[in-house]
Amino acid sequence: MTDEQGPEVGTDATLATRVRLAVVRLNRRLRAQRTDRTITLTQLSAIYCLGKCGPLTPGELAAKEGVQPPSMTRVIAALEEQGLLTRRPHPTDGRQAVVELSDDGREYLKEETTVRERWLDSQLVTLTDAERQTLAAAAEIIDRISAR
Amino acid sequence: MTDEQGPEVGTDATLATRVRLAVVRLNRRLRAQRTDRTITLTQLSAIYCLGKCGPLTPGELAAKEGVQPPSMTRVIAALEEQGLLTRRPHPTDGRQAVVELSDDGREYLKEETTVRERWLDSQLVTLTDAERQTLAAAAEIIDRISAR
DNA sequence: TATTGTTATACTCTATAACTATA
DNA sequence: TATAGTTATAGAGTATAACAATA
Repeated sequence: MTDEQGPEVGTDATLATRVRLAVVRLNRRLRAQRTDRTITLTQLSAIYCLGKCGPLTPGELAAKEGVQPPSMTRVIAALEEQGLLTRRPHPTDGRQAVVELSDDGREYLKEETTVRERWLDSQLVTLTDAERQTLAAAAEIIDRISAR
Repeated sequence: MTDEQGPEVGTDATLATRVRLAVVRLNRRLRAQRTDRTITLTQLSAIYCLGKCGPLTPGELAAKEGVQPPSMTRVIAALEEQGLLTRRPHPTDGRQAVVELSDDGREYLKEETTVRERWLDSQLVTLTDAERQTLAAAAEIIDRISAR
């Protein structure tokens, strides 16, 4: 055997395979960039969602992020403990709650200059304009797919 | 506050932010597709790497996948237990080992029609040719960035 | 009885630190 | 003493199942 199957498996890979491998690997790199010890990548994603959508119930936030409610419970608890979001009772339904970014949370969202962001930024500046446009378009397509 | 900060935070996001959010979300969806109870996404990535590169030492495989050696130790152990790869002594260095895909592993790589792959495939067929080309180009760019 | 959210629990993925064996 | 790999341990991320409170 040695390497008789050669490298062609990689280059022949379907689009689905190539996209999957790329996403898994970049996700890994992004998570490894965690030098900001307080906010995790998942929490950051929820912050962006709240910043984009405004106040939401935990269930709505879980649905938008594509995770199960218990997973979101933990994210919300961590962000609340760090004072980045507030929780208040739902006006008409005692079972639900409403969470939204606090002033600190909005401040965090604005600054956003985490080390993680800087690493990816530093990679992106080495690309051509056309490559950056490709990534922007791909991000939009991926979001569309992921939301389904 | 309500939603005075509105949705513009999302649309104004930098390219780094948009790419990061897209990658995090698609990664989440892909992991959730795990109905094949035996092979995880990480293991699949290693299988592709071995298929593409041929026999490697554990250290080389870890480096190519961008993970630390202890992480790869576990992936290799899981794949070996499932008979998808074999391990043999390094010909000249008793400290090292050489792992490569078994016949079953190469078979798995060829078939590759996991449910996970099918889900992403089913999403991709709804896109236009131009969109698929964008994703293919983006996957190449992302791999280049992630490898650095 | 159905829905929302939380708690309990478990598994994947990954890391760092400490250890073993070989060079 | 340096290197390759494994073991031990821990934390992030996520899920399902069971539960409590409210509708």
